[in-house]
Amino acid sequence: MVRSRIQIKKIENISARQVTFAKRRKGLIKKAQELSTLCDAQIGLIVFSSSGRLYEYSTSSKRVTQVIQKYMRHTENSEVDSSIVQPYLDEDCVVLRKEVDEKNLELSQLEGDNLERLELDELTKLERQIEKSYARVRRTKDDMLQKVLTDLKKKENTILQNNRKLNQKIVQATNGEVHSRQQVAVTEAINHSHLQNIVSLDTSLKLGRV
Amino acid sequence: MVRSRIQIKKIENISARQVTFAKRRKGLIKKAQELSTLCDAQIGLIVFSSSGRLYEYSTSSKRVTQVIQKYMRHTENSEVDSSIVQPYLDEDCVVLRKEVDEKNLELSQLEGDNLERLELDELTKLERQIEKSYARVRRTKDDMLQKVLTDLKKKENTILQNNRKLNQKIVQATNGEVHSRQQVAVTEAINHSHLQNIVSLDTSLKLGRV
DNA sequence: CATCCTATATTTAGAAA
DNA sequence: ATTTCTAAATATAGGAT
Repeated sequence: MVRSRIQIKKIENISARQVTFAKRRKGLIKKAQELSTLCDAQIGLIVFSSSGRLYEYSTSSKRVTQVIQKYMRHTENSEVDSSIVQPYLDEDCVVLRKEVDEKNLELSQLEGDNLERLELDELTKLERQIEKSYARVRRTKDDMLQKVLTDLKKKENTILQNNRKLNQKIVQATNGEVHSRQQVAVTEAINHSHLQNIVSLDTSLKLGRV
Repeated sequence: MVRSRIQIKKIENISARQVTFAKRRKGLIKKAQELSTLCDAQIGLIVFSSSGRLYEYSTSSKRVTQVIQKYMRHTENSEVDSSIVQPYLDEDCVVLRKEVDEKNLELSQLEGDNLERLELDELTKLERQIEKSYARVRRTKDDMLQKVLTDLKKKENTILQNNRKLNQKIVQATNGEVHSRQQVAVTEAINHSHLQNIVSLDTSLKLGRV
């Protein structure tokens, strides 16, 4: 809540209660809608105001009734006898089938098919959308590449530093001996092969145009 | 919503969807409780997760059932007769549901969303596909424009020819009279106004970038 | 009643544990 | 699966209209 925190108990002032009821009822239904959309949930919501007025929200196209039916099925019929096949009245399947069809059309149009029946302005809209998609995909790819490269460079640095330290240790360990020069050479060789690996990893990313 | 604004559409990432579902379901129920307490409302809330799990909240001490009964009395609707209750055949829809899910994911990726989990080569493939789609849409649009323009030109020619013929007839009819020159001028004026129409028709197409 | 405003309270996405 | 954390997005109380 807001300018002052309120406690959750019955609002005694009637008009204030009505205002809050209207606002929060709206908010509640919005939240229900969002939840159902985001998470593909089926929701039935029934609200009676203190004066007895009814407000309802439901995912199912028709009425809360559908959700209620499902609820009944769920609770009363905890043991479902699936051998009793009754006519399939649930419109879920029909809706789903239609949905699949719609998605398919949409998909094919985004892929540049079935454009025949589109009007010019629809085509233009589609064109814009594809431009946006393209930008997003490119953006994502660029980000990903950037990250990979940064990581690799970091890794390279770390390894190079390690090598330097190792090198120093070797120099110290073989303190003043003639072999020290040979050791350094070996270390450099290792560094070199590491860099080769980085390069090959880089090219294995199979980049498109960047 | 938060660190990034989200759009209200199905969350494709399953685990993210589950987390969001749990959080928002909790939030929704809390809001329902608050509303009922603050405003003395009777509330029944039924939520089925996409996997079919049931969650409910009700003001009435026992079950949503009480609110449902009140709801039915209110709507005078005996639709919820448990004798009509159908067996739980959601399994029939499972395939369709899955299909819709897949289509949705594909769609959203073609629209440049949900790219997070894609590998680089998948992104590149997507990029190529979008390029192809774009080319097709552009091609279709160009063809359409071309056709419209060609048709218009053809029409223009036809009309011009007609006008010429009419003009000749007039010249013949008024054979040798002084008025003939005036008639020609009138005809030319008609031609001119026709060309104006073509131009205005052309610009009314509301072209995007071509 | 509904809707606007806006300072503050609450919710929540994303990441991590 | 839940829970914690936190910055940022939303919701909303109180007031005005």
